Amino acid sequence: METTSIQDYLKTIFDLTRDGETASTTALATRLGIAPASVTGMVQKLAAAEPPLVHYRKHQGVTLTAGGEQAALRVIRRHRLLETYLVTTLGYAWDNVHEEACRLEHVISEEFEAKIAAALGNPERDPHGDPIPDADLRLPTDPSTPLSALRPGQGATVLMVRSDDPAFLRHVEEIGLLPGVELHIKNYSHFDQNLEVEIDSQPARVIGLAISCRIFVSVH
Amino acid sequence: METTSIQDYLKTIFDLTRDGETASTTALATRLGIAPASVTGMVQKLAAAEPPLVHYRKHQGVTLTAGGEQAALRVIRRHRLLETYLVTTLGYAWDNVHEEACRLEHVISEEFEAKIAAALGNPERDPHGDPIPDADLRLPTDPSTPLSALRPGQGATVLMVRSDDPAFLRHVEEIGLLPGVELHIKNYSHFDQNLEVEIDSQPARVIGLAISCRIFVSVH
DNA sequence: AAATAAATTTAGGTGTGACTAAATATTACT
DNA sequence: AGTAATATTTAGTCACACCTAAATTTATTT
Repeated sequence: METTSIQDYLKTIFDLTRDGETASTTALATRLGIAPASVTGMVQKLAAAEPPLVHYRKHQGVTLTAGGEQAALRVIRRHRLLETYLVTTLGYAWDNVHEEACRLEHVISEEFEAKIAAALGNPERDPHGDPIPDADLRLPTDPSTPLSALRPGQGATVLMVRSDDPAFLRHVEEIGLLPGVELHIKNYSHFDQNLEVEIDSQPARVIGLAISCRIFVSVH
Repeated sequence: METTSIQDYLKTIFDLTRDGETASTTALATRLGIAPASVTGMVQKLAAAEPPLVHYRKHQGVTLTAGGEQAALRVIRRHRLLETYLVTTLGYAWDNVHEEACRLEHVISEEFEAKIAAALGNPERDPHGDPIPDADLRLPTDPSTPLSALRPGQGATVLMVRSDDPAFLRHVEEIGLLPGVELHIKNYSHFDQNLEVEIDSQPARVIGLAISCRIFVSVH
């Protein structure tokens, strides 16, 4: 049975292995807010499941099997559709939808998923700009660059903001770095890795690495 | 902590004690699809909770405390708002919403509850005609009569259909006994307890007790 | 290369909410 | 009233998903 807990593991493993690396026990434990020993136990269970949901060798971290990835993508699709629905249709604030979506994603039916997808016109991105897997769980690979990689003279469009923290999201909103917004890099200090960024033709602002590494853009 | 399981017990006890009786272990076990021994265990836990959620004396069944009733009404409000939302806004069929609402009712936030209530204009009844507790959890007491209690010559308006079974609900819909519909009793056979009912000025139909005891009406 | 530090796993334990089987209390029947 | 039937409870187990503490493996220093 694919429990809420299992779905949370799969979703997190998907996220941690996006870069091609394996997901370590500690990284999973931190992200899930669970003791490392508990993660080992669950990971062994996922690897022993029939069909197996993860590849696992002791001390080597885990990756998703094809089946595990499908299951993860299903949950991710639901999560992102829910976030979109909450903002677009129910009038939630964008900084506030993550928690609600995290609870709903485990209980909605296939019908519910289809109904909200249709109501939204099969959106391709959620309010934070994350791509939404389509009904066949295909996830568009988009060539996005972290804002932190840009240098003076470059222009770009904000694609997504990678954070679930309401306070962080509110701050980003206040700065105006929302998906779709145009920006230009005015200056860069390689000592403190601050960027001076002109956002939406407003006066330039200084953006620290803690923010710029969580904003993904498409370079012009 | 008020778990999903506890909320299901409270909701069911509320339902079984609506007539002023106590809820028996067996009745709860049947309704919840759980072994009677398991019900005893849970009921003792609910009675020992601080504050207690049920009144319980061995072999005497249970009733809700004031606290238990509040908790039950909160879940019932969410359930009925959800059913209404699924039908009205997402286009679900009315026979199909119970199961989905049963899963969602345990995970939605206060904000979600408020948002859908507002979107629906604070409805007073769900698609089956059940009254929805208001935001302060007050449940209007409506003087409804089972259709089975009517006799020839009486006219009435359908108030609600008490069933969660999709097949039953589809049948009731086909007959046309939906909330709001007008009916007149043409005949009664007290051997088989069948009623001949003219529904919405259509040719009269024979309705058995299995159906008529689940339809509640307001008599003219 | 050995010693230390960090990450991971094993071992053993907990609470929740179910289960079955057996014991006991209540109710119904003759 | 006494017995049989039914309802309820007790006793003992189980799976799940977590925990802590201790042992082990891997990685990093010196």
